[in-house]
Amino acid sequence: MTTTSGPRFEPVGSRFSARELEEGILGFWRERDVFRRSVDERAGGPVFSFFEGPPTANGNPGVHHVLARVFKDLIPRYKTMRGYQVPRKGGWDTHGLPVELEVEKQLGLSSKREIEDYGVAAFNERCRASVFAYVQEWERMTERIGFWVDMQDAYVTYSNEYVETCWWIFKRLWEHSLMYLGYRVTPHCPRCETSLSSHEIAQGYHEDTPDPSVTVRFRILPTHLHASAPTPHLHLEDGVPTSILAWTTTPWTLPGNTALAVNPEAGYVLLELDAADGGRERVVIAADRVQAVLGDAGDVLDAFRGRELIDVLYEPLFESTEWEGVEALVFAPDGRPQRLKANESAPPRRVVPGAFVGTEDGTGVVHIAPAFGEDDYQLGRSEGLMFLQPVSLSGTLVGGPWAGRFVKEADPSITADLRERGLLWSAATIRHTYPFCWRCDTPVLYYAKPSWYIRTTAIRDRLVETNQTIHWVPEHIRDGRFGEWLEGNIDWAVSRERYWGTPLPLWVCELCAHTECIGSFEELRGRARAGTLPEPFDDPHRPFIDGIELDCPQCGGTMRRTPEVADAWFDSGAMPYAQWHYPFEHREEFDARFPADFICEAVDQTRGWFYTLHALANLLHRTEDVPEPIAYRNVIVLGHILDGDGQKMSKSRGNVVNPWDILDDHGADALRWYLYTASPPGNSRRFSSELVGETARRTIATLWNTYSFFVTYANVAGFHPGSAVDPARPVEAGTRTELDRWVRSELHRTVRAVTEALDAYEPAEAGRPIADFIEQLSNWYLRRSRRRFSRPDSEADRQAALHTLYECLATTARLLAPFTPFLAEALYRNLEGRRVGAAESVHLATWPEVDATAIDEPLSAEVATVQRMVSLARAARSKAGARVRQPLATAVLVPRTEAERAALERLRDQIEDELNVKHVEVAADAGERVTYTLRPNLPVLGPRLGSEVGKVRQALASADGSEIARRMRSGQPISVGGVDLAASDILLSVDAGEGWAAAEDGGYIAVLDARLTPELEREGLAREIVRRLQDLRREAGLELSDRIRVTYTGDEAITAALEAHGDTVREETLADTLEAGAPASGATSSTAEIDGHPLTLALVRS
RNA sequence: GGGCCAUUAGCUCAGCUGGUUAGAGCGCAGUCCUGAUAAGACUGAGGUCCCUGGUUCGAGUCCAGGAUGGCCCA
Repeated sequence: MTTTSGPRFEPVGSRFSARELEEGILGFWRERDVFRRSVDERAGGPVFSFFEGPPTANGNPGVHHVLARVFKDLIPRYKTMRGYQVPRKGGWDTHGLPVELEVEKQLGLSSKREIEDYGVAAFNERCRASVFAYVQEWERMTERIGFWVDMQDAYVTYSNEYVETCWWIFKRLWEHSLMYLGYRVTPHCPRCETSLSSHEIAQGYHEDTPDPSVTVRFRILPTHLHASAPTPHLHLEDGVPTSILAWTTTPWTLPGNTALAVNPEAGYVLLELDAADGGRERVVIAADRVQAVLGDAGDVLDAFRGRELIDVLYEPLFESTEWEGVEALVFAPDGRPQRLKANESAPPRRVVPGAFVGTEDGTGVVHIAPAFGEDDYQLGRSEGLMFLQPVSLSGTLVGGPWAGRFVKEADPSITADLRERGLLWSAATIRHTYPFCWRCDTPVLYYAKPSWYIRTTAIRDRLVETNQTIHWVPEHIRDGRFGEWLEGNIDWAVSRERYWGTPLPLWVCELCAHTECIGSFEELRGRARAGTLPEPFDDPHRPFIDGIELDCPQCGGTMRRTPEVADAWFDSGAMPYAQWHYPFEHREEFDARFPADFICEAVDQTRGWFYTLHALANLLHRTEDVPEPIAYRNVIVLGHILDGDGQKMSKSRGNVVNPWDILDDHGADALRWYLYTASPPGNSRRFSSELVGETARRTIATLWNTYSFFVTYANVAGFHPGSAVDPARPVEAGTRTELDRWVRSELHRTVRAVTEALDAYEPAEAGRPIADFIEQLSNWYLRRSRRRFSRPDSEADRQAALHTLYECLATTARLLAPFTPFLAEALYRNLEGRRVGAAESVHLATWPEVDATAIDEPLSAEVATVQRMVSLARAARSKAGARVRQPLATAVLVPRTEAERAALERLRDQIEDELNVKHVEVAADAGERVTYTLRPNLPVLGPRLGSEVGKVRQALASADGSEIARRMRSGQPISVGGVDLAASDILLSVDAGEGWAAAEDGGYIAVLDARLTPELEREGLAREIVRRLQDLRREAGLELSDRIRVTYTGDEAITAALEAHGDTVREETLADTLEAGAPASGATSSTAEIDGHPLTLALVRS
């Protein structure tokens, strides 16, 4: 035995205070600079590259941020332990509309005009400050949850260097014709006065939005006035007013109407019916829509194809004088609407063909306003229509009687006006899904305007193809949500008519429209017209950049910067390059870390960061600027967090969980463990403080108890991990027990499973084996081994047990390090940290190696069988009403296979001890004590017999179980239902017979002999006395190792029990004497009755 | 309207390529254990595996259709 002076391990209370422990560990990490060292000390190892998807610190971090950050933390910690160097450069997303909105709110501004009156320079200054308003909260949270990321050296998307790299990217794209100016219809937020990208619009759909549903009469001009295509179908000669009916949900677009579209192949009809004024009127409508729109009213005068309506002219809904202020434009060949030439007149409103026109809803006629809507615009272009834009960028009507009114608010007035003038057919309200601005919740208008595009469609096939090389977790995202998004790729509208963002480095000549893209500050200096470059030029943002002019090399005119800034998603997608100011600086870092080995964000980034990263990498690979067409190799996609009732968390619902509450109640480890193990990362997860607490109690508290137990006895035994004779083999092979070998097998199976799961980026699958192991360690190994720690048969045995438990705990600590870094650190430092040459922190230590020689699969399976049988036998005991302290004579165990029988035989000692029975009999059948039921072994017989299985099943059910069981045992042939069967084709199950306590499950059976002999009773009594003495020891406040003297008074049964088992009682209770008699003075005593036998016990310390 | 995901015990979730009688934790009820003790063990109640068809000897699992919820897109 090793001599010792005081405890070698820091004593550990059985109570566990997460908060105290974690705050202590945080202090240690800070003091010893552990995070930085965990990166620096791996220098020279292979780099594992992690990209941080930058958050914006203009609000408090919430639970969903915690979710992302703990998952981001897990893999890098693991890879570090595997020997990789994992630099974790932080980052902040600082540009964009959300930031501007926050500032607008602070300043009480509500339009672009007010921002410009306030001053763009001052406004942007406020934005710059606002993005770090909550940075301390973020840092505090990040540290508290143990997310290791370098926030000192974080990239900031507004920095000059970051902006310059973005410019470089734009220039490379421009040079390869991957950027262009389009004039197209984009979703436009009238409040923010900017376009929204498709990934932004995606986030703002509202279900059940009420909108007007109006059907309008468009009065046809008399056919004889038709210049090109007089159609015989429209009988206007008799002067009956005739209209085409068209349907819309956006009355405010009607002033912009310049055409009606019909499907040329669909059938239309002309009907005559009574008019409201008492006369007659005629209407044109798709044949399929007659019933829905008119019901049975009207007589069909004629039917024809849509194509026969083409070029029919109709009156404008509104006279042009009512809409003065709106200029009629026409489409130029390049697709841009332009002014009429002096001698030109505007194209008349007419019917045009539109293949997209359906007859499932409305009237089968679509009102066309090229200023709004993608189809409308394209049709305007291809048909050479007039273009009217009666709506301003801020969403108010221009000209006309409702000038200045917001379009949605003007809808009722427009409808009322049409009704008054007899042009309204019907008006109602419908509910449908409509997009709203994801930030300010203003209804989005589809609006034709110039926009800069990145031609992602040019690389669509490559986007799809290279996506296949990315490892997605969960896998279905790859070909599902993300893959389909890529398949449907459209060009990226990247410009925003805003202020706080990366300015587009594009200069356009105001005379000849020649356009140049500037790729660096240096280049700009060289090209800037004298006197227009601010000195010093130290901020590339608006408004400073806006005044810089260039000389046009084509015509000598003045080139001015296009006023837009970049979509902030462009910034985040540029992060792999811009975080390094690549290619201007840090080429080595870039080369070493591109592409990322790992990124992790929530599923809402599918069309956000995941996309922009992928798109830009692919584009820059196309321009031969980067070596690989992907920006990340592995990605974990996280589901959303729901509240405890499965509802989405939102401020308006008031069900947002404050992460600090959970951290204070349960600690960071508990929170992390819950998030990792509750469900696979991609699932949306229910979340509440109670759920976190439950999960934590189960695993963390169990481990802590085990750890506390170990430390207590290791200190008593003077154990230290290097105490054996041969340090390389801490325990002689022969002194390890079966139980030791079993738990080591389980341990290393666990190491193997956890390693495999983490290598596959599956944290939930990695966590479960750890939890299972902790359960087995505590409730089987430790429980079965307690005696070896407290009162060992030999010192060698105690050392073997201590070494084994030590290895289990130390290894578990390492396995847990990426998951619960605080708890793991506490265990590691106390268990391993003080060994010579040990790393100071578990996070500087290495990942456990699988000891393949420790894994004994047969043994693991055998013990599983034992556990199953023991559980069954306990159930039988419970049925018999025999408590566990009462020894019983016999248990009969009947497993299902020969191998299992052998295992039970071999481990019989353990079972006898566990069950507290004198003799365990392992049997192939339970003889007369049971009756048999037979079932076919389906996995074997199914493939062989096919549909014959049913017959065999029936025959077995009615066969003589005992007889067949006998034949099976003796190996005789068996024929059932005309089929020859081997013993392995049949499964036996058994039911308890008379006089025995039995339990059965899945064909396994345990039978107990519950009859007591006087001897068994005496032994049971002795064990009761032991237990009461132990209680008394504790009551007396004795230490574990204190010795005692005991006196007792009791009846004959008590005396007899103590005479027979006195030695055992003394041993168990560390009693030097055990004598009948009255309590000594000062003794601690108790009087009780055991099974009707009165007993007084008293003890004093020796 | 389309896509992806989910739906298994009161709650949170497992359930591999189809195979015997569908599991765990928590909660509930009860019993036991006792120097790991503010722990622990066992038992019980609790399931139309969302529904309807189909394939198959056999479906929680595969196929089709549908329902509900979440997310995404039009």
